[in-house]
Amino acid sequence: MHGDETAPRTASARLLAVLAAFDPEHRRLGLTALAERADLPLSTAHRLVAELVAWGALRRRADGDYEVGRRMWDLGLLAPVQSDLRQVASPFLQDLYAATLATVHLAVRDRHQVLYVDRLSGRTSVPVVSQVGSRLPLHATGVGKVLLAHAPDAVRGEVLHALTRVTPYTVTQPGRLQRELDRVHREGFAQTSEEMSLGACSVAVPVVAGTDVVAALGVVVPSLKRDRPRLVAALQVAAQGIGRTLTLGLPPDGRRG
Amino acid sequence: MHGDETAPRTASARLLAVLAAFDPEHRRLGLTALAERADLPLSTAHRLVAELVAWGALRRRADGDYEVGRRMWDLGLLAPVQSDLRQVASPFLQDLYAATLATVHLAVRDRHQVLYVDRLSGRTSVPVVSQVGSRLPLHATGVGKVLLAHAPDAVRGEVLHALTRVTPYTVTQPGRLQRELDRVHREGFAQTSEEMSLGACSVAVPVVAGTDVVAALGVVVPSLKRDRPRLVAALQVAAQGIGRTLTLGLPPDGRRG
DNA sequence: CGTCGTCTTCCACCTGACGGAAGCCACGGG
DNA sequence: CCCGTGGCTTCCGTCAGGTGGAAGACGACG
Repeated sequence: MHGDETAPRTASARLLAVLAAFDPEHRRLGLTALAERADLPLSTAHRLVAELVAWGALRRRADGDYEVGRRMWDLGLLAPVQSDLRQVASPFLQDLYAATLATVHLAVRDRHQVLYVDRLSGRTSVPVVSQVGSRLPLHATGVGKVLLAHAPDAVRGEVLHALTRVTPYTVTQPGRLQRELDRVHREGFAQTSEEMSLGACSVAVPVVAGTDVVAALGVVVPSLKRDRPRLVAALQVAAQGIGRTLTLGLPPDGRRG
Repeated sequence: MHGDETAPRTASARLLAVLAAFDPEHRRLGLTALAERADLPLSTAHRLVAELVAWGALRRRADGDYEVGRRMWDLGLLAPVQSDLRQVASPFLQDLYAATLATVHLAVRDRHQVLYVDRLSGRTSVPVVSQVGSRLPLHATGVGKVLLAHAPDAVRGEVLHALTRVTPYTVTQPGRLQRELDRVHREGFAQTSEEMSLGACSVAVPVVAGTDVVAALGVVVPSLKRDRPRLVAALQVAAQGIGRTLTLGLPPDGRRG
């Protein structure tokens, strides 16, 4: 805590620091930038990077920069980030897209954020910020509100006390949001109107497997004017299909007594 | 090759060996199995795994097994495995799916195999083996044939001399396949009939950006009987859309003189 | 209560990682 | 043309920290 924080880092930690230097804002890095971000001497970074490249975790571009390699992609796909969920849901998302032609989202809660697990969008859909793998605040998106409504009290409490404003329409008053969440429970769906990005509205419903809300399913449209009932209906059909498939297909797993 | 292969492995190599122990057939591993697969003493594996877990690369399940963690997923998504391509293509794939209701594939060539980069399939589609991230032989799939037809001569030569049989209908005679590939060039599309899996036929077209074939786009259907012309037409529309978008949108990149 | 299989912890040895420094290369300005 | 600059690569002596055998804990089974 005093002055220089010498780095008693282990070899593995250094290697991981190199990997950690890559993030959505830094998909390509030169050796120097990489070393800087990983807080390593150039020569060390150089050697580590060489090993990672040899292994396939990183790739060297023609221009000399490094980027995450294909092997990481392979490994990433193994991560059970709801891989059952994704696999089961995929066909239902397709159908939902075909029925609505809206941007379709499948998301789960990751701590205090929404994590987008899958997304479909056609050429005619509203442009949206979300990307697969991206995280957004729980209180400003449709799927987020659904997940928040069904989150443990502790999480909900913490989130309610830190409502950031994203657009002029973002709900930032805890009381008002709480009432909205109650409504989500009563009516079975959540909606937003330009609370995350202007010109985009959304509706979302929970995906229930057994008795747990395991995900949220939502669509984004330019306006909710007249379509809401139809969208909600389509969403609920899809969500039920996913939930049912999950419940039937996957007993030997998350179960804990 | 003689007796014991002592492992002069570096620390990083050991860490990577642990990661490499995970593959699609081994998504969950106990410590012992993991150590075995990574060829490491238990205690070493134990320590490395602990570091990886701390970092988020692995996750410990309730039952004690390890699996790839969410952080790897995040990292994997950064891999530019055709991320431009995937992003650009996604809406076109949606439309193609909506138009055909068939399983839709987007694939690139990875050395001597097809690598599936994206896939859509509805509930009504034929079941297929491919998964996003999986690799299949070039000569037994529609997208594979397209990519093979446009591969460098060296690659094509090597592949033609090692045609494995997958089903009774797989083309395994180099001459015959070569003629098929010529036809792909002439007619602009490739097809298969139960050459990869019984009950599944496919049509595929190249995705051309500038003058290069950067990917292949294909659909899988139960039978080609009457639909082929329609499917080919739909595929070509989508492929052209993708190609055009890629060509327009991404000059400051792959360009090499 | 012993046995077996699996996981966890410990620690003395010694390997192989570390990183400063020097070399290399391409570029650009004087 | 020559030198300065910035970014990358290579080298090698030192010694931090990784290694792995062994012993201990845990839990399941009979």
